[in-house]
Amino acid sequence: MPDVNALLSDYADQVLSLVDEIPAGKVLTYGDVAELVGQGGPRQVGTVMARYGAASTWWRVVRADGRLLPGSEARAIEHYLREGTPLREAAGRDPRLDMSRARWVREQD
DNA sequence: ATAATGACGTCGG
DNA sequence: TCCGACGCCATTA
Repeated sequence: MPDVNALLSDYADQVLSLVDEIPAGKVLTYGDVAELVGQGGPRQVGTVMARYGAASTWWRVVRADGRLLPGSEARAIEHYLREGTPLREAAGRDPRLDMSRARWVREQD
């Protein structure tokens, strides 16, 4: 297999670059990434992450409702706890991200 | 050319 | 809060 990066489309490349800039402890929604990249939509970003996201800081790209990535909740939580990403924990229910606080806003940060 | 498919998002009920 | 219905949009089938 040749270098994966060499095969990435410009779009995927832009998405991954941006994801790489998200600071620890913060996150961006699929929609945010799409807007910042200025092309495509949330679903397109999702497609890129599904296909090339494994090697990136995938846990920093989340759904707008703060739900954790289905199938990788455990791994995600480990990272969130480790980098201090704000979570909303309710008794008995699976934790969600506290979006209002966890969302990365380029301006202020 | 047409339909189904997603790591999505928003809006009622 | 939980859920279903729709809208969205590039890619696949």
